[in-house]
Amino acid sequence: MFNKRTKIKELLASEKRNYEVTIMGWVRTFRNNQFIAINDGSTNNNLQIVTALGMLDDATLKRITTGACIKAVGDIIPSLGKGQKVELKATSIEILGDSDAEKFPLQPKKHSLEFLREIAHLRFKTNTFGAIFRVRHSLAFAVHKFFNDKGFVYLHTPIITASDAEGAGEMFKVTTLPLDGTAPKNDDGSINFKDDFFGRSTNLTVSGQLEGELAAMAFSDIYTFGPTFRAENSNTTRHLAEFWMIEPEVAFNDLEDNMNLAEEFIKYIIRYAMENNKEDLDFLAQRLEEEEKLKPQNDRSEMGLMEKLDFVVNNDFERLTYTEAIEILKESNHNKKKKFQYLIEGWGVDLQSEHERYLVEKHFKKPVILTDYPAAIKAFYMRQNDDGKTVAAMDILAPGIGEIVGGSQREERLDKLLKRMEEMHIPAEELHWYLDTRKFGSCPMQVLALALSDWCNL
RNA sequence: GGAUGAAUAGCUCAAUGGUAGAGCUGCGGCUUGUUAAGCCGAUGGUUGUAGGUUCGAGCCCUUCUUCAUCCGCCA
Repeated sequence: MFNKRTKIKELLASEKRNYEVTIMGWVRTFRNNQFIAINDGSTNNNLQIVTALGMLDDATLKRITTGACIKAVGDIIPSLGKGQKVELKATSIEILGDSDAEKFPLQPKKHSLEFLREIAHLRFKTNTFGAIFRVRHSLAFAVHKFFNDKGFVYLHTPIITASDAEGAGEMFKVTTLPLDGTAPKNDDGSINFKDDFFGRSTNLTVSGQLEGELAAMAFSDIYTFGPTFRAENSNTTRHLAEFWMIEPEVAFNDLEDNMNLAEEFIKYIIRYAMENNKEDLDFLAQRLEEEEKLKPQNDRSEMGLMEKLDFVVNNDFERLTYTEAIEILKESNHNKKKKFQYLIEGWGVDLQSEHERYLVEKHFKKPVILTDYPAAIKAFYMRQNDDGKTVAAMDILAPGIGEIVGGSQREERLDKLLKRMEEMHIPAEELHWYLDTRKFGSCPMQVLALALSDWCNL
């Protein structure tokens, strides 16, 4: 019987009228003992079910409460009211699952995100989380579609890994050894992992990019898209212990190709969500706008959600070097009037979010790609430039956030790579498998890394 | 990890050191083409925790906990 169900999304999108459907979903509100707003998660919009007065007995009527799961059968007709095009004139209503109104925490009104976090197990039932996760789904699907259409191979890199030399952050330990102090120890008192599940110390991955490179050296074009874990005690909206990261690796590309791919990719997935989740995005934009209004004037964001998305999709990204950016920042009135919390003194310092946002929002008024960063502030595997002090790295800067994508051309020359690793005190023996790729058919290549969760913050 | 701020009814918030209130939800009733329905009514509290100052503490001081914002780390 369940397979006869019609999804509310299909029903609302259709021009068809005067036909019988079966609807199943959860009650959002019950107005006037007569009008049920029901949602089944297929869309942010509710369907209005109309019950004739006297059609339901008092006992059933009382069970139609916010949160209750119901089945409704009836005819789709043009709505007699003003708020919706169609409504379901019910011929029967069945309660599938009761929801005690005195105990159900969700009320037919707006809740704060703080409160929703406390009832995290129920928050998918809200408009806000419904919209967020439908958008997130679209972005994830668009990622796969984008790369598949370009002939990339989707690679699953290990989640549990013994590789720990990437320096990307603190790691979560994975072990089956007892934690009560009885784990086997070496002579020096350290834990002996020979008896552990994998026979050695293992962690959750902080990045699959080095493994991704191995595959790119065979398939040419690959991407990873999977969970990543960082055990850092970070306390910002941009840092999670668990997030999904997208890392394309492309052989035979240089930094220029890298930038082109990244710009095309970003615009593609945003455009995809804008086309497929307009109602969800409109709802989120409206909710964000309401919250902005509560903030003091100075703290308000200059752009709304849709403006930010248009800003990224409709502008050619400005490309310049780190060195040029430092000059612009140093000479800016913002810097001279000491409005930056961290003033730009000279070449070599890492940029703060405030500097990145100044370049994007104030100076260029378009997304910005910075290239050729000082080697000292970037990772060992990035390709060293001929000037001897910069590397072929690039960061894409977005409005309101700052860095949203980081990428680089890889150092394909074994001697230079080894020298760099030595300077940064990275033991070559732990990365023998990585170094092998530079020995057997090395080639120019590039990589990007970006986190899906960041996009959900936009 | 650092700085700042916050914690009062189920939710969102008020309350000069002097009797803890409102709106909404939920509950009872009325109404019935409503749009977070409307009208009436009764409920609802050890003011995050543990101490201290005071005749008297939601308010002042100290401890702890949790959360938020910014910074750091990073994606």
